[in-house]
Amino acid sequence: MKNWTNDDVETFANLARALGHPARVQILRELILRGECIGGDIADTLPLAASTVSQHLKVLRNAGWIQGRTDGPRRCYCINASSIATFNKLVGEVDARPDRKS
Amino acid sequence: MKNWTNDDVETFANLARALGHPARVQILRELILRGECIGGDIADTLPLAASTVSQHLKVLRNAGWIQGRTDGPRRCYCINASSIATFNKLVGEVDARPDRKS
DNA sequence: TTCGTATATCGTCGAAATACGAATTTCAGC
DNA sequence: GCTGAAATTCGTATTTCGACGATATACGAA
Repeated sequence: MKNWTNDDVETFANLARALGHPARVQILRELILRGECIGGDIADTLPLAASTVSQHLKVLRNAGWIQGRTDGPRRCYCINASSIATFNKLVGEVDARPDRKS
Repeated sequence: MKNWTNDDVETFANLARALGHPARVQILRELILRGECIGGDIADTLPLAASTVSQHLKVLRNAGWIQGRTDGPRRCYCINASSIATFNKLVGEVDARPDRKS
């Protein structure tokens, strides 16, 4: 595991916190499954009010997990691939081989 | 990406939420760096009161990230490798290849 | 047993998260 | 311009989090 800067730690914690709610995990999964873009049908897949879903989308957006672009009166979201890459990379560095020496 | 059960989603969100704080990321990193066991020197590496660190350790313990065993008057913590494995596995399934088709 | 160290738990507080409905914004179409 | 659909923001209530100091617990050593 490489040395992490304080920024690395912050970045990782922020990305992780954004995933720390089942609804947001679902949203992210839904976006990955459906592809690059989705309107508020996401809300239909969740037992939550539209305004609540909108807030969860905002959290994911602020954390950098997703991006949204305007598409007429609706909004089209897609995964931000680089966030996933960053996250996977950091997680990979938290690999715990039981036989590692330090 | 495989289908996830609701339990998968919950499990993932719980593990992620436990990582959603810089102090806990640091603790986990410290445990990985130092090896299997560490007393409350962890607290010395953080700018937090001992009781606060203890609470963070509890969160990590409840989430399954770490285990502690009693060692005289102190306590020895170590990473729970299976949690990391689970987390890495789930994260791996959230892989977003930009050229995936659905 | 008594003392000191190491941890954990308790009680409290302000801050942040979560959820909802209502109000507002945005934009296509008439 | 006005209307309706989609989405966000606002206001509010409730819950959970994060931090601390004080207290309690566990245990080795004196």
